[in-house]
Amino acid sequence: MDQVAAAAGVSRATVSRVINNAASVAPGIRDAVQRAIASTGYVPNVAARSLVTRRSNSVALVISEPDRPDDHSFLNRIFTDPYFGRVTAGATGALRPHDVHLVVVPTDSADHHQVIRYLRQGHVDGVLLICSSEHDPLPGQVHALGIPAVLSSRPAAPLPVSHVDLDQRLGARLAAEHLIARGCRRLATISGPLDIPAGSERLEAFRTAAGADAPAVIGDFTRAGGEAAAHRLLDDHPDLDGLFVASDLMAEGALRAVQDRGRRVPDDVAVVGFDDSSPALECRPQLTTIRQPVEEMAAEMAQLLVAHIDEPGRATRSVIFQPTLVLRASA
Amino acid sequence: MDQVAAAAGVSRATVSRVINNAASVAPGIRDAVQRAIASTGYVPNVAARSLVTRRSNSVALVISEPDRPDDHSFLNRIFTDPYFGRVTAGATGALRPHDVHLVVVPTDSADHHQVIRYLRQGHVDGVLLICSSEHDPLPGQVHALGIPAVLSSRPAAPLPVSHVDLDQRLGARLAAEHLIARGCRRLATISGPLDIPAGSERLEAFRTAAGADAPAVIGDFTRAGGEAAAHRLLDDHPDLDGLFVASDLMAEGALRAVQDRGRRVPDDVAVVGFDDSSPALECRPQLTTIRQPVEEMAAEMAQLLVAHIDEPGRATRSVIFQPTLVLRASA
DNA sequence: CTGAAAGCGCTTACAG
DNA sequence: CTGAAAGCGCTTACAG
Repeated sequence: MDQVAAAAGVSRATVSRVINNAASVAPGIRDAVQRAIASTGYVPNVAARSLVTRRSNSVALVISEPDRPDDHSFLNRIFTDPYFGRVTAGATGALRPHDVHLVVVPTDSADHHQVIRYLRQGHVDGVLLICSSEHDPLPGQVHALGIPAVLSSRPAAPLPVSHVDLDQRLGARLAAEHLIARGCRRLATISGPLDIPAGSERLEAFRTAAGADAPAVIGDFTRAGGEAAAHRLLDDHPDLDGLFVASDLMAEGALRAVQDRGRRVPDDVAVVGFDDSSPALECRPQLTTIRQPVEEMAAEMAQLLVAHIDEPGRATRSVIFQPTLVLRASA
Repeated sequence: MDQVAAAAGVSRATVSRVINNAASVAPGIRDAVQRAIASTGYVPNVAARSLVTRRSNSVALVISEPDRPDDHSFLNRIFTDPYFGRVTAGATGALRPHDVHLVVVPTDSADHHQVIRYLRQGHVDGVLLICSSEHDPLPGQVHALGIPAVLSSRPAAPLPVSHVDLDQRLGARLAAEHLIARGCRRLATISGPLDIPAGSERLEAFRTAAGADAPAVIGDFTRAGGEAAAHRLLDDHPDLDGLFVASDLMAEGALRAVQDRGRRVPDDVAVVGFDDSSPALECRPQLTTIRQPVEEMAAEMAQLLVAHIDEPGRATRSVIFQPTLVLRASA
């Protein structure tokens, strides 16, 4: 930096001002400094800057799961799950124009303190938080830290934190109504884990529309889990003719189970998925599903986070997206 | 930090020493400082530390593609591709014990300079570099920067940079020999892009084993690309009975194409994939494939990078993994 | 084994 | 509009 200052014949303060394009620099001086920067190839040191600005220009995407039996497979599942992939893509894209980078931090309850430590060290200016359980204490802990955060769903305990969510109930209702409208009479569902809204609310709303006694098996949002759940359902209810599965990944497994039992989709059993992520197109038949604009939702989270970082006192906000029914071949 | 020093009745220097557990601190003092740290809940500021140590304790995973027609779909593809997911998982897992974090940086040739700038700013201590073209100038540029780097395949131009790679030729040979051994007589292949070893070498080695005139279509490592390529191949060579596809993702598409034409797998056409990633298990029939230990390879890259960061002059090294044939139902 | 002091490379009131 | 100076919060020779 001193080199640049010397080359341009100004002080370091002035160099700093043109780099951060502060309002008040004489055009002539500004040009001289810019030339000096170009010729020296100077790039400001980010640690020194962070030290005084208290900004890192990075945010964390924390993906928190309650327990993690095995480190290896946990990481594999997270980074291979199309849902998290879409979240990462959406957030990365929205952050790029702000020149802020994303650090993905997978965690489970056993190392929450690691994450807290990471955040307290000032590595990042804020955090996008995705929890797979309502009882996860992390949102509360992060909020207590006073670091800007945006959640991917409504917090269980009321917390003054912005969040982005999907109208889960509407999604499930759309699915149920479609199955009913196409003539299905014995509906059942494979839900997600019940300790998150994406599990409990989709199940409740489905039963509200399909009948309170509609059979349900709780899945785990994995393909294998969906397959097993479908077999269980078909064992107990061999005559079911309409199935709502709370994620496309599980629906892919369920489709397989139905077909392996020699039942045709959609003629014998109609299947509706949820998400509209890549597995929906990979299945045969392709999945009729409830579309969730995951990338846009993640982008919105990122935008909200940036806003909270830029304006600390900013009012908290909740943004709810509406799902839509996407008709394909499975129902 | 001053609080901690005051509470423990020592100087900041001593506090710093116990935090970085420098050898020489009297046990009694050490304990007192640790108690003081615990009671104050002190966490060192990472920017201040980086400024003096010149270490960020982060590394970048740069995924470079030659061109990117559309930002949105590029990010989506990257973060949704099982191969990159496995790389991320492997690297994250290996880095965690070293307490270093991973920043994923997707890029194309249009914003190489952004990446260079990012690296020069000192955001990270080193970079894991994955290029999808041999002609990508990024490895050379990164090396010129003098920042530690590890590549995911042998650099085209000889470059004194460590890299991890797979014995691509062996993999293709394994595939060809298996198809021949099971009785296939009219072999063909769907290769990857020819400007990377994973494309060109697999193709060459396949033809060495299967016959120099074995039909080949060049794919793009996407599912849709594999499907289209298989149709093309079957149009031109309706009698082929053995197909080697250079990635599982493409193989999944190819399987579909073969089956959509009413040909049975493996009876009419045997199909061998490459990677042994999740799509191999999702296909019906499940894929016989060439296993590539992607997570381990990424972990090795991470370990090499850490070693280079810790020991700047360290000799460069290339680590080659051996692929293996995994027998399942498709061939 | 420990402390006083310098210094890492920036930004930003404060004067002028 | 610009500069001199202080300061961000650490670490690390250098003495002792």
